[in-house]
Amino acid sequence: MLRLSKLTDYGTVILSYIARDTSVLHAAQEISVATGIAQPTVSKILKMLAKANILNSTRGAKGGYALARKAKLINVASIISALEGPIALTECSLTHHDCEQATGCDLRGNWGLINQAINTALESVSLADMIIPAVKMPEEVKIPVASLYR
Amino acid sequence: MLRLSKLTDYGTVILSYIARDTSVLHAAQEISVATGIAQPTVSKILKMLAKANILNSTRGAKGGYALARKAKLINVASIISALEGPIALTECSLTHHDCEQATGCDLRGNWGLINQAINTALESVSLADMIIPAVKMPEEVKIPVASLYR
DNA sequence: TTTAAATAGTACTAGAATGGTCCTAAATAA
DNA sequence: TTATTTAGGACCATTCTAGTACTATTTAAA
Repeated sequence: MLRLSKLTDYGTVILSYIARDTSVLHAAQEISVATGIAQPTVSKILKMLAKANILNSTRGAKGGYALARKAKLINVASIISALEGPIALTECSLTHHDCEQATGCDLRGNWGLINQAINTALESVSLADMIIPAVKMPEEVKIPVASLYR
Repeated sequence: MLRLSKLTDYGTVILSYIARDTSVLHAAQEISVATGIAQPTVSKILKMLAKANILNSTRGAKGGYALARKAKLINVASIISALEGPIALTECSLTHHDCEQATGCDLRGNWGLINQAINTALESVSLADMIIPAVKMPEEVKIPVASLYR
């Protein structure tokens, strides 16, 4: 189904919540209440995002999380790879070694190009774009991949 | 990880094998030998592709499978959705009903657009494109996150 | 007519991945 | 010192995936 995990989905919800008020730190507890996502799950996601330097964390009482940089500089690709690892469609485009089938491996390069196109698409959408109530997307997102082959 | 299932990966290998010689029917057994994919698995994938009208099947002795149309008219998006269902990144972009979080649902529209962009990308690559031996990277394509190929 | 070669369809199982929870340690404000 | 809050794992239940097996049906050819 080419799907994102639920965690990533939650991640964008959480990030967009944080992005809405950048003047204060947001604690996991608070975010849980605001978003309706269970607290342990919220914590888990926040930790992952902090580890990926998308969020900055502050420990201790009155601690919490804040965006590590402006929402405009956080792109969807980085959010996805923070929460589910590298963005790649096929196993093989991750690990090039031991592709037993010659037939198959001709294709790998082309999967690679498709991966890149998708990656580029995801990189060109920022958290700031996500917050904007659903409207038009930046033009660059629509990439005619076939042109890559000519 | 935004990954495709192995079946889809196999699927492209199988389809590309079939596409290389369209003058004869190809039986599951033969394809299994040629590709090194276990025969029951090959059968399973062939059935799915036939059901999705990507392949035509012929029963009985000397039967087998053939492309339902020219390789150029079979796009990657249709292969993926044949083997793993509709292409959609988030659960919610498939089934819009009951999104409890208002916060979240602002985002849905934007995910939808991203989905569309990716879908467009996948639709613009045909099986014929996949067969072309991996072209070198065009200049315009910026190498994405290094982690992609770690 | 019989037999062998194929696909169709479905059911099943083992293993992996995912989602979610919980616990202990460390940091910090009051 | 205490309460609050993140850090980092460990853990489990459930779902999903990959792969296999079995039976029925179709068809070419002997």
